[in-house]
Amino acid sequence: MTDIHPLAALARRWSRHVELTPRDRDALLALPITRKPFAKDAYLVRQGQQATDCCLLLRGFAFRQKSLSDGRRQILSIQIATEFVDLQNGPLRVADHSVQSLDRCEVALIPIADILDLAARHPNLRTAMWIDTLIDASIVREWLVNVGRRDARARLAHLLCELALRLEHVGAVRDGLITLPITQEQLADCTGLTAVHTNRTLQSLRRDGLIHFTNGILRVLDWTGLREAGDFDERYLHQQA
Amino acid sequence: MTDIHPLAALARRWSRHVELTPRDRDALLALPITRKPFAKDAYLVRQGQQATDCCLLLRGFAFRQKSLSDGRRQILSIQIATEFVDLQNGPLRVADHSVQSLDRCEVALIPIADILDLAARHPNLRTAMWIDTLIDASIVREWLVNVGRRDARARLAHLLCELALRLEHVGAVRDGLITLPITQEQLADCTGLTAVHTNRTLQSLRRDGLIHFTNGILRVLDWTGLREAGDFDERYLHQQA
DNA sequence: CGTTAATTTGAGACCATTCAATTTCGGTGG
DNA sequence: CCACCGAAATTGAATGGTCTCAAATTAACG
Repeated sequence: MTDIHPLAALARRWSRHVELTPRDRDALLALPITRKPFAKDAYLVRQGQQATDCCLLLRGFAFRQKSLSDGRRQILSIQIATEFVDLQNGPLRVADHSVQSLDRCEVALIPIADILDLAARHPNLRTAMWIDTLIDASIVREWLVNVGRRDARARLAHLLCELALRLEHVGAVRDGLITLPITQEQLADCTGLTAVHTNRTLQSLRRDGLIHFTNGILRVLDWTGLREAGDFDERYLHQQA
Repeated sequence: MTDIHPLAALARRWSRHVELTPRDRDALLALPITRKPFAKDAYLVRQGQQATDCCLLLRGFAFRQKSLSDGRRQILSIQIATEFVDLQNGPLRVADHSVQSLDRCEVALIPIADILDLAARHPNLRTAMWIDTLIDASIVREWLVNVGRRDARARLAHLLCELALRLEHVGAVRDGLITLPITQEQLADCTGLTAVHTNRTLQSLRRDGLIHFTNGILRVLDWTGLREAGDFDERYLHQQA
C-alpha cells in the first residue's frame, strides 16, 4: 500500500505462488498504467462490454455483480486493494458480469494488449496470471457452497471470515480493526439473503460476542467462534504459502 | 465422440475460442494419455489431493462437489464428455474440491507435467487452456446467481437449460432426447434445494408441459417456456462462436 | 442542519424443509 | 421369466427459516 510503485503489491502477491525473477519483476513494473479514481457505486466494468483494459484496484473496494431481469442481483465477489477485478477479460474479451466500486477507490488501468504481451514473454508471470484467475474461481466456488448449503448465520460468518483474512493478507488490518465499507443490503446480495434478515442475523452474531461491526469498521472479537459459526476452512483461498 | 483420436473433441472445443495451427493440433493429440474407466459414484479427484494428472472426460458424466462438516454437500458443476474436470489442478497442484462420476464413465488421464509443457511450447494451446478454466469460472458464477437469487422453479429450469445447451454443443442430443443420468437428490445438491422439494418442483415443470424427464432421459418440450422459467441467458457459456 | 441513505423493529405470510411412509423403478439371482 | 431387493421417486402433513411489507429510528453527507 505504501509501496513506491503501484504494481509492487501485485508483484508481492504473485510471488507467493510463482517464483519471479528480477527480470519478471521489472517487466511487470514496467507495464504502462493509467491511474483513475472512481466515485462510490461507479461501474468499473459493464456486463457485455468489450474490454480494452484490465483494472487493478490500488485503493478501496469493488464488487462483481450480476443482475436478474427483475432487478434483483447477486454479488459474485468482493475485490480488495492489490487485486485485479477483471483479469479474466484479458483472454475472454467480453465481460460476462459487471464490476462496481464499493467506496471511492483508485484503479490502475492496464491495456489488455500489454498484459497479454507480458504473459507471452514471461512464463512465470503468465503462470501467475492464470493462477490469479484460478484462485478467483476457487473463491466463487466456496461462495456457491456458502449460499447453497449454509444457513443465514453461517453464510455471514463465513463471508466475514473470508474478508478479514484476505484483508489481513494484504496488510489492511490495523489493531484488529478492519475497514469494510459495505452496507447490509450489499452483504445480503453476497449471501443470497434479504437486507432485513441480514440485519437480524448480524445482530445475532453481535449478541453472541463474535463481532463488532458498525460504520464500516469490523472487529472480530472471537475468531474461533466466528470460524465455527461459518464452518470456515481457509484452504480454498490458496494463501497458505 | 466417434472421433478416431480421443483428444480430437477437445481440439474441436478449443478451436472455437482460439485459432489452432496444424502444429498445435498435432502437439495436442500427441499428449500421452491413459484411458481409465470409472464406476458410478467413484472419485476421480479428492479434495486436498496433490494431483499428478488431469482428467479429461471421454465418455459419461462427472460432477465437482464440496462437502460440509455436517455431511451436506454442494455440487459445483456438472461435467460432460469432452470436458476437463480438473484442469485448474495443473497450476494449482492441490485440489480444493472433489470430482465424482455421475455414471459409468471413461477418462483420459494426462500427466500435469505434459500439460504444462505443452502450454509452455504452444501459445495458442496455452491460451485455450486458460480460456477453458475461465469459462468454467463463468459457469460457476452463474450457478451462484442461480442459487442465490432465483426460486426453486427457476433454479431447476435454468440448470436444465444449461445442461441441454452444453450437451447440444458437443452433439450429445439426438432427436431431442438428452441422456442425463442424474438423480433428483443430485439435482437438489446442484441447486441448493432438498430432494423432496426438487421432486415437487420438477413435477410442476412437467405439469406445465415444459419438460419430460424420466429414467435419466430429458426431453425439452417447450424450449421458450423453459428459458423463461429459468431466466436463462446463455451468454455466460461463452459459446456463441 | 436538513435531507437522504442505512439500519432497525414488528408482524404476518410463504416458500422450502423436515420427517416419515409409500410407491415405483432398475437391477439381480433363482 | 418372475420374485426380490435396494435405490430413487413420490406423497402428506407439520414445522420453520426466511421473506415481505411497513414504519420508525439512526447515521451519513453536503
